[in-house]
Amino acid sequence: MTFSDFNFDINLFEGLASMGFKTPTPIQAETIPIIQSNHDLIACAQTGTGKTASYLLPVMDAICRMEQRPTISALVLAPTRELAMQIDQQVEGLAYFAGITSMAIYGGGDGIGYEQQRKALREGVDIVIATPGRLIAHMSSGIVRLNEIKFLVLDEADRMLDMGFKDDINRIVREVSSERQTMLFSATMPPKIRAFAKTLLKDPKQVNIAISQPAQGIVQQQYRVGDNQKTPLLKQILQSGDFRSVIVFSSTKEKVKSLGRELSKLELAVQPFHSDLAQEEREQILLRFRNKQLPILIGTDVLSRGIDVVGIDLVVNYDVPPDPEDYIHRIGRTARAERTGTAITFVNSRDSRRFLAIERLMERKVEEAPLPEGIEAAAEVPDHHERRRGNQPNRKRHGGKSKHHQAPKAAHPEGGTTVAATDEKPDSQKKKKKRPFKRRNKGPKPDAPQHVDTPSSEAS
DNA sequence: AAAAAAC
Repeated sequence: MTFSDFNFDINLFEGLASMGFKTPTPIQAETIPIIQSNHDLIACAQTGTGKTASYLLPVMDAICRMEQRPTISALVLAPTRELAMQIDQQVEGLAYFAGITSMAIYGGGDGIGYEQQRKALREGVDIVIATPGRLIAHMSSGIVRLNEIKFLVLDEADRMLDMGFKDDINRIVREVSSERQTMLFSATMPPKIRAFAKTLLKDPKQVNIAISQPAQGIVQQQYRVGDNQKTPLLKQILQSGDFRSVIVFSSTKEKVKSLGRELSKLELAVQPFHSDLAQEEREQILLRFRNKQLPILIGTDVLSRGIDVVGIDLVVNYDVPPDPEDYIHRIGRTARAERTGTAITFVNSRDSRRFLAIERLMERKVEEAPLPEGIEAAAEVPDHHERRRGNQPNRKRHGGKSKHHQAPKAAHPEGGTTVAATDEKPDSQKKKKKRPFKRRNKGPKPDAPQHVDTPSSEAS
């Protein structure tokens, strides 16, 4: 099957070619004909499967064929600013020859952005991609006309409900003509989403692509660690030089920040990423990360969904995500576009149960990797030896443990990779009690995580 | 146990 089977407008084919799209992905093959035949659609699919293009292409094709275009033809709602931005960029790429206009509408800008958005909404733009809050802000100012919209897309609908956007979405949808065609995409399909979908869609067709199964090309590993072993282990992995594009996830902003400070003391070009950063900074960081100018991001779950960066070889879960589904999303940042990748999770004794829930969701066990030598040694030094001579937090001899590894390859400080110089509280490194480390070692294999390099079979 | 999103 090729894209020409869909009889798209000729200009769209040029966009496809320029974007390097050749063969429809499974979800595209299934979804595009449904949308072309004017049905509502409810689709269970993750990003990276070609989900975005699966709705953009038929929508753009329909827009190309309109004799007269309304002020706004299509509205896409997305949960995060980065995702909205990314969808907009995809429209721009595909629409380059088709003369379709688009605008990402999201908050956090500097005021100029707001005015540009306002102007576009007032004068008309074919496809609007918005986060709900900012769109409502524009609606309140009375300049937005959503009533002529023909296509409404809810992307990452499960996430939007999680984030409490339900009322906002309803408020927006009320303004959109009921003549519209509606498409809802969700990575998961719990009853709550299904019920919500029922209120928005008319007799939808359903498409299911891989509910909770991570991509084939991901090698998953877990390390059983104590809290005090996490950072040394992470350092060793990052300094091994085996990975050139990495995301480290942590569950809170504070931990992301302190980890960023900690790691930037080494010669690692790391950059924290979370919602406390200025939007402009978020955009610059992501751009540099995409361009492989920045090798390591340390982020919250704002990065866990939707963000599609090709070539990430490693995802580290510094802690187990609170929501099992976030795990699937996090590790899905790697092994995209038929590449392979590694996903490593640090599991401490408190996280064991949560990790079991993740394994249950995936219906598979995750291989347990033995801790490398330097880390084991660290665990076996009982802390009271050091502790009783004065209570110095004792932070000066970090990072000297990695003699088994080579100099960091992924550590070119490209330009300023400084950690945001905010006034943070002192490190909250002191844990009340240190649990004895529980290891269930199966055999000595004192090595850094193996990086699997076998290319997956080329599908065509 | 968290994060995200408007001004």
